[in-house]
Amino acid sequence: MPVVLAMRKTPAGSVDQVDTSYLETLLGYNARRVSLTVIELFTQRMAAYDLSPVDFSILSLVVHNPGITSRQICGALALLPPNLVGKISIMEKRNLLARRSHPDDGRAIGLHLTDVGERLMLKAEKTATALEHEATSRLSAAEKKTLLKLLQKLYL
Amino acid sequence: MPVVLAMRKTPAGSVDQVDTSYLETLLGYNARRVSLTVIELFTQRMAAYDLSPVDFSILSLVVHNPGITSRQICGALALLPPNLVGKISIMEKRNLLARRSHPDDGRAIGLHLTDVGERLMLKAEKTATALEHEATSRLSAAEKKTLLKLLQKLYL
DNA sequence: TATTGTTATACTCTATAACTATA
DNA sequence: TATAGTTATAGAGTATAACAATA
Repeated sequence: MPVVLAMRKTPAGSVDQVDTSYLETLLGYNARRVSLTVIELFTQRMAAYDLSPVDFSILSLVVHNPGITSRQICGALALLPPNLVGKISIMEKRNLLARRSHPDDGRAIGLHLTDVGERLMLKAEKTATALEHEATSRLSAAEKKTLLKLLQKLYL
Repeated sequence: MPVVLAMRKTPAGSVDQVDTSYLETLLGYNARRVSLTVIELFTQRMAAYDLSPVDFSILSLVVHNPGITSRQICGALALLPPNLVGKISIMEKRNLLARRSHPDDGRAIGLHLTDVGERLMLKAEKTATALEHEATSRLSAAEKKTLLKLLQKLYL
């Protein structure tokens, strides 16, 4: 079988089909491509709640960690404190979350969801779970489990 | 075993250990975390050649696809044309790559590496391969192969 | 002296509209 | 009419320095 013909470049020095086989051996390239693909879908679906993927992550951390501080959110999501302030202010103005004084650290502020925020996140997390199934529809349940396990081995 | 105690939150409404277990079930979160981790390392190492990870990807595409056009690079790397122009100009000024008229499309410009660019990328791709082993040192060869295969199923 | 939250600000990345020259 | 490359520019994301209040 003339594999060379299938791979062949068109005329003199022009490229027919782009060969990305080298980049595909690099983890960073693959992780970035998947990240872009999934986050684009995530962005589309979360637009219904007027939440960016990062907004969703922040609120989700507050759901599962009532009283969490800005600093802790920054640590968990690899954000910088100055870049979190505005996002929290906006979500406070939207009445999605509330700041309460921290029980045993006067410098810190504990974050909590309002009832409105709770109801929004109940729906948003359902949407995220549905989207998750969609984005991984090409994988079996076992493959998805393996994928998450391997990814977590790399950063956790 | 009192698992509840290990999971327990400190005092009234404050958070001891942040619980990220829900986010860890989401592919987008995991892919982004790995992407950030690997790209940070990539950025550090490629600084020796004064190349960003994207610069490296662009030059690598030219290495393996001499005569490739801007448009084709944009498609392969999910970049927008206006954001590629400046990068190519800079690399042309650094004498890493050259623009030549496209053999059969007067609108297009074929990109080629200069000798300087060839020599740089020979070293840079070696660095990338080494870095790759480092970043995936927690995985066996079989696990890495599986990981890349699963990631590619999601975007290719 | 160190840390939390904050402001101000700069820098980079990403996105959109519009132009030109070729097809 | 459509496409390749380009310009200008706007917007989002990411970065550092410095300050007040508290530890």
